Amino acid sequence: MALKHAILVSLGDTPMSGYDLAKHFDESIGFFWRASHPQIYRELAKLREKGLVSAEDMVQQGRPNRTVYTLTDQGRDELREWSRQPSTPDSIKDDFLVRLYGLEYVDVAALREDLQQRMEGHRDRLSRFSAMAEEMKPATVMEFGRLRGLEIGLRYEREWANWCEETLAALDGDTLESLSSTPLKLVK
Amino acid sequence: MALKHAILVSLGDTPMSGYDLAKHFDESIGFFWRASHPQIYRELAKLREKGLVSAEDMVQQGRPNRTVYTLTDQGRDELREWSRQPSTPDSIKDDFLVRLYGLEYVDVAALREDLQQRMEGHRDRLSRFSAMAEEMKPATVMEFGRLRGLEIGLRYEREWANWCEETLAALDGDTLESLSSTPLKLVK
DNA sequence: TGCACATATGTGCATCTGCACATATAGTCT
DNA sequence: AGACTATATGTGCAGATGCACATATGTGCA
Repeated sequence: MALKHAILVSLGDTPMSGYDLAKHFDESIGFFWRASHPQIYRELAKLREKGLVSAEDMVQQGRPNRTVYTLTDQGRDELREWSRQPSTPDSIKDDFLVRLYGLEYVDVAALREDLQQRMEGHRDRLSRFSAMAEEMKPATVMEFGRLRGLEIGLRYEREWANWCEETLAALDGDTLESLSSTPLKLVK
Repeated sequence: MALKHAILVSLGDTPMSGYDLAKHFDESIGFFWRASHPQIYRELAKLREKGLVSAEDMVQQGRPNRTVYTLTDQGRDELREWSRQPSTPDSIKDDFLVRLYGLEYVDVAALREDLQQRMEGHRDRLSRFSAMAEEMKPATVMEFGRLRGLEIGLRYEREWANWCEETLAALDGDTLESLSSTPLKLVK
Protein backbone atom coordinates (compact mmCIF):
# COMPACT_ATOMS: atom_id res chain seq x y z
CA MET A 1 0.00 0.00 0.00
CA ALA A 2 1.86 3.03 -1.26
CA LEU A 3 -0.83 5.68 -1.00
CA LYS A 4 0.38 6.28 2.51
CA HIS A 5 3.93 6.65 1.33
CA ALA A 6 3.08 8.71 -1.72
CA ILE A 7 1.45 11.19 0.65
CA LEU A 8 4.40 11.17 3.02
CA VAL A 9 6.86 11.81 0.20
CA SER A 10 4.69 14.63 -1.15
CA LEU A 11 4.48 16.26 2.26
CA GLY A 12 8.25 15.96 2.49
CA ASP A 13 8.59 18.39 -0.40
CA THR A 14 6.40 20.96 1.25
CA PRO A 15 3.59 21.01 3.84
CA MET A 16 0.19 20.80 2.22
CA SER A 17 -3.52 20.53 2.89
CA GLY A 18 -5.63 17.59 1.77
CA TYR A 19 -6.97 19.73 -1.00
CA ASP A 20 -3.46 20.56 -2.23
CA LEU A 21 -2.51 16.91 -2.07
CA ALA A 22 -5.50 15.92 -4.16
CA LYS A 23 -4.41 18.37 -6.84
CA HIS A 24 -0.82 17.24 -6.53
CA PHE A 25 -1.95 13.66 -7.13
CA ASP A 26 -3.81 14.76 -10.22
CA GLU A 27 -0.71 16.39 -11.61
CA SER A 28 2.61 14.91 -10.66
CA ILE A 29 2.91 11.88 -8.38
CA GLY A 30 -0.45 10.68 -9.66
CA PHE A 31 1.24 9.08 -12.62
CA PHE A 32 2.69 6.51 -10.23
CA TRP A 33 -0.21 6.24 -7.84
CA ARG A 34 -3.71 7.66 -8.36
CA ALA A 35 -5.92 8.70 -5.51
CA SER A 36 -9.25 10.46 -5.07
CA HIS A 37 -9.79 13.15 -2.47
CA PRO A 38 -11.87 11.09 -0.02
CA GLN A 39 -9.11 8.53 -0.04
CA ILE A 40 -6.53 11.20 0.71
CA TYR A 41 -8.48 12.78 3.58
CA ARG A 42 -9.06 9.38 5.16
CA GLU A 43 -5.41 8.45 4.86
CA LEU A 44 -4.31 11.78 6.32
CA ALA A 45 -6.45 11.17 9.40
CA LYS A 46 -4.75 7.81 9.92
CA LEU A 47 -1.27 9.22 9.38
CA ARG A 48 -1.97 11.97 11.86
CA GLU A 49 -3.13 9.47 14.47
CA LYS A 50 0.08 7.52 14.06
CA GLY A 51 2.16 10.66 14.32
CA LEU A 52 3.67 10.30 10.86
CA VAL A 53 2.41 13.75 9.96
CA SER A 54 1.50 16.75 12.10
CA ALA A 55 -1.46 19.00 11.40
CA GLU A 56 -1.94 22.73 11.79
CA ASP A 57 -5.14 24.67 11.20
CA MET A 58 -4.66 27.75 9.05
CA VAL A 59 -7.18 30.54 9.09
CA GLN A 60 -7.70 32.11 5.69
CA GLN A 61 -9.62 35.19 4.72
CA GLY A 62 -11.85 35.00 1.66
CA ARG A 63 -11.67 31.19 1.66
CA PRO A 64 -12.53 28.28 3.96
CA ASN A 65 -9.89 27.36 6.52
CA ARG A 66 -7.37 24.65 5.71
CA THR A 67 -5.57 22.00 7.68
CA VAL A 68 -1.95 21.88 6.63
CA TYR A 69 -0.01 18.68 7.16
CA THR A 70 3.74 18.37 7.67
CA LEU A 71 5.97 15.30 7.49
CA THR A 72 7.37 14.42 10.93
CA ASP A 73 10.64 12.67 11.77
CA GLN A 74 8.57 9.59 12.54
CA GLY A 75 7.14 9.87 9.04
CA ARG A 76 10.64 10.01 7.61
CA ASP A 77 11.58 6.89 9.58
CA GLU A 78 8.50 5.13 8.25
CA LEU A 79 9.54 5.95 4.68
CA ARG A 80 12.99 4.52 5.23
CA GLU A 81 11.56 1.38 6.84
CA TRP A 82 9.12 0.93 3.99
CA SER A 83 11.83 1.32 1.37
CA ARG A 84 13.65 -1.67 2.84
CA GLN A 85 10.77 -4.01 2.04
CA PRO A 86 10.76 -5.34 -1.51
CA SER A 87 8.32 -3.45 -3.70
CA THR A 88 5.17 -5.23 -4.85
CA PRO A 89 5.58 -6.30 -8.47
CA ASP A 90 3.80 -4.06 -10.94
CA SER A 91 0.59 -5.61 -12.16
CA ILE A 92 -1.32 -4.47 -15.19
CA LYS A 93 -5.10 -4.36 -14.91
CA ASP A 94 -6.40 -3.28 -18.23
CA ASP A 95 -9.98 -3.45 -19.29
CA PHE A 96 -9.06 -2.72 -22.84
CA LEU A 97 -6.62 -5.59 -23.17
CA VAL A 98 -9.21 -8.01 -21.84
CA ARG A 99 -11.50 -6.87 -24.65
CA LEU A 100 -8.78 -7.38 -27.18
CA TYR A 101 -8.16 -10.82 -25.74
CA GLY A 102 -11.82 -11.64 -26.34
CA LEU A 103 -12.07 -9.81 -29.65
CA GLU A 104 -14.54 -12.30 -31.06
CA TYR A 105 -17.16 -11.37 -28.47
CA VAL A 106 -16.71 -7.65 -28.77
CA ASP A 107 -18.32 -4.77 -30.64
CA VAL A 108 -15.38 -3.85 -32.87
CA ALA A 109 -16.72 -0.42 -33.84
CA ALA A 110 -16.92 0.55 -30.17
CA LEU A 111 -13.46 -0.87 -29.58
CA ARG A 112 -12.09 1.26 -32.38
CA GLU A 113 -13.58 4.42 -30.84
CA ASP A 114 -12.12 3.46 -27.53
CA LEU A 115 -8.73 2.84 -29.06
CA GLN A 116 -8.79 6.26 -30.70
CA GLN A 117 -9.51 7.86 -27.33
CA ARG A 118 -6.70 5.97 -25.72
CA MET A 119 -4.26 6.96 -28.40
CA GLU A 120 -5.06 10.62 -27.92
CA GLY A 121 -4.62 10.31 -24.17
CA HIS A 122 -1.25 8.65 -24.57
CA ARG A 123 -0.11 11.24 -27.09
CA ASP A 124 -1.15 14.09 -24.83
CA ARG A 125 0.73 12.71 -21.90
CA LEU A 126 3.70 11.87 -24.08
CA SER A 127 4.09 15.45 -25.22
CA ARG A 128 3.55 16.76 -21.70
CA PHE A 129 6.16 14.40 -20.30
CA SER A 130 8.62 15.20 -23.07
CA ALA A 131 8.32 18.90 -22.34
CA MET A 132 8.80 18.29 -18.63
CA ALA A 133 11.80 16.05 -19.15
CA GLU A 134 13.54 18.57 -21.35
CA GLU A 135 13.25 21.24 -18.70
CA MET A 136 14.73 19.08 -16.00
CA LYS A 137 18.39 19.43 -15.20
CA PRO A 138 18.75 17.25 -12.11
CA ALA A 139 20.96 18.80 -9.45
CA THR A 140 19.79 16.80 -6.44
CA VAL A 141 19.31 13.12 -5.66
CA MET A 142 15.57 13.68 -5.53
CA GLU A 143 15.51 15.34 -8.92
CA PHE A 144 17.51 12.50 -10.39
CA GLY A 145 14.91 10.02 -9.14
CA ARG A 146 12.07 12.07 -10.53
CA LEU A 147 13.69 12.41 -13.90
CA ARG A 148 14.11 8.63 -14.05
CA GLY A 149 10.45 8.27 -13.16
CA LEU A 150 9.50 10.71 -15.86
CA GLU A 151 11.69 8.78 -18.27
CA ILE A 152 9.84 5.48 -17.78
CA GLY A 153 6.54 7.32 -17.96
CA LEU A 154 7.61 8.83 -21.23
CA ARG A 155 8.59 5.52 -22.73
CA TYR A 156 5.42 3.92 -21.49
CA GLU A 157 3.30 6.54 -23.20
CA ARG A 158 5.35 6.40 -26.37
CA GLU A 159 5.04 2.63 -26.73
CA TRP A 160 1.33 2.74 -26.02
CA ALA A 161 0.72 5.58 -28.47
CA ASN A 162 2.58 3.76 -31.23
CA TRP A 163 0.88 0.50 -30.47
CA CYS A 164 -2.54 2.17 -30.57
CA GLU A 165 -1.74 3.68 -33.94
CA GLU A 166 -0.64 0.35 -35.39
CA THR A 167 -3.58 -1.51 -33.94
CA LEU A 168 -5.99 1.10 -35.23
CA ALA A 169 -4.48 0.81 -38.70
CA ALA A 170 -4.85 -2.96 -38.59
CA LEU A 171 -8.48 -2.67 -37.49
CA ASP A 172 -9.27 -0.04 -40.12
CA GLY A 173 -7.58 -1.95 -42.90
CA ASP A 174 -8.63 -5.28 -44.29
CA THR A 175 -6.66 -7.30 -41.77
CA LEU A 176 -9.74 -8.34 -39.84
CA GLU A 177 -11.82 -9.12 -42.88
CA SER A 178 -9.16 -11.46 -44.19
CA LEU A 179 -9.34 -13.55 -41.04
CA SER A 180 -11.71 -16.35 -40.30
CA SER A 181 -14.20 -15.55 -37.61
CA THR A 182 -14.25 -19.11 -36.36
CA PRO A 183 -13.67 -19.05 -32.62
CA LEU A 184 -10.42 -20.75 -31.85
CA LYS A 185 -10.47 -23.97 -29.89
CA LEU A 186 -7.82 -24.43 -27.29
CA VAL A 187 -6.13 -27.78 -27.25
CA LYS A 188 -6.79 -29.72 -24.11
CA MET B 1 -14.54 -4.43 -13.23
CA ALA B 2 -13.07 -6.78 -15.80
CA LEU B 3 -12.46 -9.85 -13.67
CA LYS B 4 -15.98 -10.90 -14.50
CA HIS B 5 -15.36 -10.40 -18.20
CA ALA B 6 -11.91 -11.94 -18.19
CA ILE B 7 -13.55 -15.07 -16.79
CA LEU B 8 -16.35 -15.01 -19.34
CA VAL B 9 -13.90 -14.65 -22.23
CA SER B 10 -11.77 -17.48 -20.88
CA LEU B 11 -14.77 -19.75 -20.56
CA GLY B 12 -15.67 -18.83 -24.12
CA ASP B 13 -12.52 -20.57 -25.31
CA THR B 14 -13.35 -23.76 -23.51
CA PRO B 15 -15.42 -24.80 -20.46
CA MET B 16 -13.29 -24.91 -17.33
CA SER B 17 -13.37 -25.43 -13.58
CA GLY B 18 -12.40 -22.75 -11.08
CA TYR B 19 -9.13 -24.53 -10.61
CA ASP B 20 -8.39 -24.46 -14.33
CA LEU B 21 -9.30 -20.79 -14.48
CA ALA B 22 -6.93 -19.97 -11.65
CA LYS B 23 -4.10 -21.62 -13.55
CA HIS B 24 -5.19 -19.93 -16.76
CA PHE B 25 -5.01 -16.57 -15.00
CA ASP B 26 -1.50 -17.36 -13.83
CA GLU B 27 -0.41 -18.12 -17.35
CA SER B 28 -2.12 -16.26 -20.14
CA ILE B 29 -4.86 -13.73 -19.52
CA GLY B 30 -3.29 -12.89 -16.19
CA PHE B 31 -0.93 -10.50 -17.87
CA PHE B 32 -3.92 -8.22 -18.47
CA TRP B 33 -5.82 -8.95 -15.30
CA ARG B 34 -4.50 -10.83 -12.26
CA ALA B 35 -6.74 -12.80 -9.94
CA SER B 36 -6.31 -15.19 -7.05
CA HIS B 37 -8.29 -18.39 -6.74
CA PRO B 38 -10.67 -17.26 -3.97
CA GLN B 39 -11.54 -14.27 -6.10
CA ILE B 40 -12.27 -16.53 -9.06
CA TYR B 41 -14.48 -18.96 -7.12
CA ARG B 42 -16.46 -16.09 -5.66
CA GLU B 43 -16.93 -14.47 -9.03
CA LEU B 44 -18.00 -17.77 -10.59
CA ALA B 45 -20.74 -18.14 -7.99
CA LYS B 46 -22.09 -14.70 -8.88
CA LEU B 47 -21.91 -15.35 -12.62
CA ARG B 48 -23.77 -18.58 -12.16
CA GLU B 49 -26.53 -16.88 -10.19
CA LYS B 50 -26.97 -14.33 -12.96
CA GLY B 51 -27.04 -17.06 -15.59
CA LEU B 52 -23.97 -15.78 -17.44
CA VAL B 53 -22.34 -19.18 -17.01
CA SER B 54 -23.78 -22.63 -16.47
CA ALA B 55 -22.27 -25.20 -14.15
CA GLU B 56 -21.95 -28.94 -14.39
CA ASP B 57 -20.55 -31.30 -11.78
CA MET B 58 -18.02 -33.76 -13.16
CA VAL B 59 -17.19 -36.92 -11.30
CA GLN B 60 -13.55 -37.90 -11.59
CA GLN B 61 -11.79 -41.03 -10.51
CA GLY B 62 -8.47 -40.66 -8.75
CA ARG B 63 -9.10 -36.98 -8.12
CA PRO B 64 -11.67 -34.77 -6.36
CA ASN B 65 -14.74 -33.87 -8.37
CA ARG B 66 -14.81 -30.65 -10.34
CA THR B 67 -17.46 -28.13 -11.27
CA VAL B 68 -17.06 -27.17 -14.90
CA TYR B 69 -18.42 -23.81 -16.06
CA THR B 70 -19.58 -22.95 -19.56
CA LEU B 71 -20.28 -19.56 -21.13
CA THR B 72 -23.99 -19.13 -21.86
CA ASP B 73 -25.64 -17.02 -24.57
CA GLN B 74 -26.55 -14.58 -21.85
CA GLY B 75 -22.87 -14.42 -20.96
CA ARG B 76 -22.02 -13.68 -24.57
CA ASP B 77 -24.60 -10.86 -24.58
CA GLU B 78 -23.11 -9.45 -21.43
CA LEU B 79 -19.65 -9.38 -23.05
CA ARG B 80 -21.00 -7.49 -26.06
CA GLU B 81 -22.85 -5.02 -23.82
CA TRP B 82 -19.74 -4.47 -21.76
CA SER B 83 -17.59 -3.87 -24.81
CA ARG B 84 -19.80 -0.95 -25.79
CA GLN B 85 -18.95 0.96 -22.63
CA PRO B 86 -15.72 2.93 -22.81
CA SER B 87 -12.89 1.11 -21.09
CA THR B 88 -11.54 2.49 -17.83
CA PRO B 89 -8.28 4.32 -18.50
CA ASP B 90 -5.21 2.32 -17.54
CA SER B 91 -3.77 3.48 -14.27
CA ILE B 92 -0.30 2.67 -13.06
CA LYS B 93 0.08 1.87 -9.38
CA ASP B 94 3.71 1.28 -8.77
CA ASP B 95 5.32 1.05 -5.42
CA PHE B 96 8.75 1.23 -6.89
CA LEU B 97 8.16 4.47 -8.76
CA VAL B 98 6.88 6.10 -5.60
CA ARG B 99 10.17 5.20 -3.95
CA LEU B 100 12.10 6.64 -6.83
CA TYR B 101 10.00 9.78 -6.57
CA GLY B 102 11.05 10.09 -2.94
CA LEU B 103 14.62 8.94 -3.49
CA GLU B 104 15.97 11.22 -0.77
CA TYR B 105 14.04 9.35 1.93
CA VAL B 106 14.90 5.91 0.73
CA ASP B 107 17.47 3.23 1.48
CA VAL B 108 19.29 3.26 -1.84
CA ALA B 109 21.04 -0.09 -1.34
CA ALA B 110 17.68 -1.78 -0.86
CA LEU B 111 16.30 0.04 -3.87
CA ARG B 112 19.16 -1.22 -5.98
CA GLU B 113 18.46 -4.81 -4.93
CA ASP B 114 14.83 -4.31 -5.75
CA LEU B 115 15.66 -2.83 -9.12
CA GLN B 116 17.84 -5.82 -9.93
CA GLN B 117 14.96 -8.16 -9.11
CA ARG B 118 12.60 -6.16 -11.26
CA MET B 119 14.97 -6.20 -14.18
CA GLU B 120 15.24 -9.95 -14.05
CA GLY B 121 11.49 -10.31 -13.93
CA HIS B 122 11.05 -8.07 -16.93
CA ARG B 123 13.73 -9.88 -18.87
CA ASP B 124 12.19 -13.25 -18.13
CA ARG B 125 8.78 -12.17 -19.31
CA LEU B 126 10.29 -10.44 -22.32
CA SER B 127 11.93 -13.61 -23.54
CA ARG B 128 8.82 -15.67 -22.82
CA PHE B 129 6.63 -13.21 -24.68
CA SER B 130 9.04 -13.02 -27.61
CA ALA B 131 9.02 -16.77 -27.97
CA MET B 132 5.23 -16.85 -27.81
CA ALA B 133 4.85 -14.06 -30.35
CA GLU B 134 7.13 -15.77 -32.85
CA GLU B 135 5.06 -18.92 -32.74
CA MET B 136 1.81 -17.11 -33.39
CA LYS B 137 0.51 -16.97 -36.94
CA PRO B 138 -2.93 -15.41 -36.45
CA ALA B 139 -5.62 -17.05 -38.56
CA THR B 140 -8.70 -15.93 -36.63
CA VAL B 141 -9.98 -12.61 -35.34
CA MET B 142 -9.43 -13.82 -31.81
CA GLU B 143 -5.83 -14.77 -32.52
CA PHE B 144 -5.21 -11.41 -34.09
CA GLY B 145 -6.42 -9.69 -30.91
CA ARG B 146 -4.28 -11.88 -28.73
CA LEU B 147 -1.18 -11.26 -30.80
CA ARG B 148 -1.76 -7.52 -30.48
CA GLY B 149 -2.08 -7.97 -26.73
CA LEU B 150 1.12 -9.96 -26.63
CA GLU B 151 2.80 -7.25 -28.69
CA ILE B 152 2.06 -4.48 -26.18
CA GLY B 153 3.10 -6.79 -23.36
CA LEU B 154 6.35 -7.42 -25.13
CA ARG B 155 7.09 -3.75 -25.64
CA TYR B 156 6.12 -3.00 -22.09
CA GLU B 157 8.59 -5.55 -20.76
CA ARG B 158 11.32 -4.43 -23.15
CA GLU B 159 11.07 -0.78 -22.14
CA TRP B 160 11.02 -1.66 -18.48
CA ALA B 161 13.98 -4.00 -18.76
CA ASN B 162 16.05 -1.39 -20.57
CA TRP B 163 15.03 1.32 -18.18
CA CYS B 164 15.99 -0.85 -15.20
CA GLU B 165 19.39 -1.50 -16.70
CA GLU B 166 20.06 2.18 -17.31
CA THR B 167 18.82 3.19 -13.90
CA LEU B 168 20.90 0.53 -12.24
CA ALA B 169 23.97 1.75 -14.12
CA ALA B 170 23.29 5.31 -12.98
CA LEU B 171 22.87 4.19 -9.37
CA ASP B 172 26.00 2.05 -9.48
CA GLY B 173 28.08 4.76 -11.11
CA ASP B 174 29.03 8.08 -9.62
CA THR B 175 25.92 9.85 -10.83
CA LEU B 176 24.36 9.94 -7.39
CA GLU B 177 27.52 10.94 -5.62
CA SER B 178 27.95 13.92 -7.90
CA LEU B 179 24.58 15.26 -6.89
CA SER B 180 23.76 17.43 -3.93
CA SER B 181 21.70 15.69 -1.31
CA THR B 182 19.88 18.86 -0.37
CA PRO B 183 16.16 18.17 -0.44
CA LEU B 184 14.61 20.24 -3.16
CA LYS B 185 12.15 22.93 -2.26
CA LEU B 186 9.14 23.27 -4.49
CA VAL B 187 8.23 26.79 -5.53
CA LYS B 188 4.88 27.87 -4.20
C1' DT C 1 -31.64 37.81 -5.93
C1' DG C 2 -30.31 33.55 -7.60
C1' DC C 3 -26.99 30.48 -9.52
C1' DA C 4 -22.85 28.49 -10.69
C1' DC C 5 -18.12 27.84 -9.45
C1' DA C 6 -13.73 27.27 -6.79
C1' DT C 7 -12.07 26.25 -2.35
C1' DA C 8 -12.00 22.98 1.44
C1' DT C 9 -13.25 18.81 4.10
C1' DG C 10 -15.56 15.19 4.87
C1' DT C 11 -19.34 10.50 5.39
C1' DG C 12 -21.56 6.26 3.78
C1' DC C 13 -21.78 2.36 1.22
C1' DA C 14 -20.83 -1.28 -1.95
C1' DT C 15 -17.21 -3.83 -3.98
C1' DC C 16 -12.78 -5.31 -5.03
C1' DT C 17 -8.69 -7.42 -3.46
C1' DG C 18 -5.31 -9.95 -0.90
C1' DC C 19 -4.09 -12.98 2.65
C1' DA C 20 -4.61 -16.57 5.84
C1' DC C 21 -6.96 -20.45 6.88
C1' DA C 22 -10.14 -24.70 6.22
C1' DT C 23 -11.31 -29.07 3.99
C1' DA C 24 -11.33 -33.16 1.19
C1' DT C 25 -9.32 -36.85 -2.14
C1' DA C 26 -5.69 -39.52 -3.95
C1' DG C 27 -0.96 -40.53 -5.34
C1' DT C 28 4.12 -40.65 -4.24
C1' DC C 29 8.08 -40.93 -1.52
C1' DT C 30 10.81 -42.38 2.57
C1' DA D 1 2.72 -45.52 8.68
C1' DG D 2 3.49 -40.70 8.07
C1' DA D 3 4.65 -36.77 5.32
C1' DC D 4 4.40 -34.32 1.24
C1' DT D 5 2.40 -32.89 -3.15
C1' DA D 6 -1.22 -31.99 -6.57
C1' DT D 7 -5.99 -31.52 -7.32
C1' DA D 8 -10.18 -29.10 -6.09
C1' DT D 9 -13.24 -25.76 -3.66
C1' DG D 10 -14.18 -22.82 -0.56
C1' DT D 11 -14.79 -19.08 4.12
C1' DG D 12 -13.56 -15.07 6.92
C1' DC D 13 -11.72 -10.83 7.51
C1' DA D 14 -9.30 -6.61 6.92
C1' DG D 15 -8.05 -3.11 4.05
C1' DA D 16 -8.24 -0.58 -0.47
C1' DT D 17 -11.03 1.75 -3.81
C1' DG D 18 -14.62 4.17 -6.27
C1' DC D 19 -18.73 6.68 -6.37
C1' DA D 20 -22.37 9.42 -4.74
C1' DC D 21 -23.61 12.58 -1.56
C1' DA D 22 -23.19 16.28 2.29
C1' DT D 23 -21.57 20.71 3.96
C1' DA D 24 -19.54 25.22 4.45
C1' DT D 25 -17.43 29.78 2.71
C1' DG D 26 -16.83 33.42 -0.51
C1' DT D 27 -16.58 35.30 -5.48
C1' DG D 28 -18.34 36.46 -9.90
C1' DC D 29 -21.95 36.95 -13.07
C1' DA D 30 -26.57 37.60 -15.22
